[in-house]
Amino acid sequence: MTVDLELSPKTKRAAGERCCEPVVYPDVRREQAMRMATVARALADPVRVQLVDVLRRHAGKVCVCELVPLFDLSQPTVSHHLKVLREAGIVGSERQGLWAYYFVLPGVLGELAAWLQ
Amino acid sequence: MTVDLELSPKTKRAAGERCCEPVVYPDVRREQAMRMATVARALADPVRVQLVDVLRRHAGKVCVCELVPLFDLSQPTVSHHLKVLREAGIVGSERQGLWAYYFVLPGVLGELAAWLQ
DNA sequence: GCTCCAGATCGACCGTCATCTATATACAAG
DNA sequence: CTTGTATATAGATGACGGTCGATCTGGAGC
Repeated sequence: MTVDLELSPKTKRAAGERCCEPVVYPDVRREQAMRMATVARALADPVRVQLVDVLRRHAGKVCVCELVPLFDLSQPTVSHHLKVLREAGIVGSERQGLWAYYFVLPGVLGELAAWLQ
Repeated sequence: MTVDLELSPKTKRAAGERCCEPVVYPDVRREQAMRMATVARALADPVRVQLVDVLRRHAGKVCVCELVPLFDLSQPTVSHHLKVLREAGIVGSERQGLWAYYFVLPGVLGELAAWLQ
């Protein structure tokens, strides 16, 4: 008996068929993709994820002097990670005298979350 | 007149006070932070964000031969990006003859989205 | 003025990553 | 079995990123 098999790829191609529906990709998406990738890159390190986690859980401004001892890292390294998060727009900072306080700016993370859904 | 000013940092420290409430950080969060960072690292490149975007918008399996011409990149480079997404558990793949089809596995992205909220 | 301290920045080191070309693999067609 | 085609892998290379020690900055207290 003859079965209604799918055409083999080469036969498809020979017949001008395609392996799947053509995918259109508007250039408008590129800049959004770059924004999402920038935010994701800022979250691409466990230390920064934990920093964001602490800042969000604390729901207020947290002093750097409290953040540094949470990790087995030097103070410059923690400062570097905070800078990466700040430059990505994920957190903001504020100085009061000698202390510096960091806090989460929910806008950017919200945009990434919205894209993920 | 005497104003009720905040104590200066040094005075606080001398008095045994702290610059902010101490932050407790349970170690349980570390492994979750590493998972989130791993997923974020997989999304830390605009090409991979666009790949996920296309696969999700298409809502089905998409052939690699359709994905490659969307970018100004060599076929091995696109294949590399797809491998990164696959190893992060973000997408799955399936071969049919010469063609390979990729599709989004929503679980991992959902976990990241849930953490972001 | 000088000293001390919290935090940021600098410069260097080293591992990881994105990209390419070249090659391998696996399958289909003749 | 040989040829062609769609992906995957390997190896090389240049760029980027995390980390540190050393240093700079600027505010506080004397």
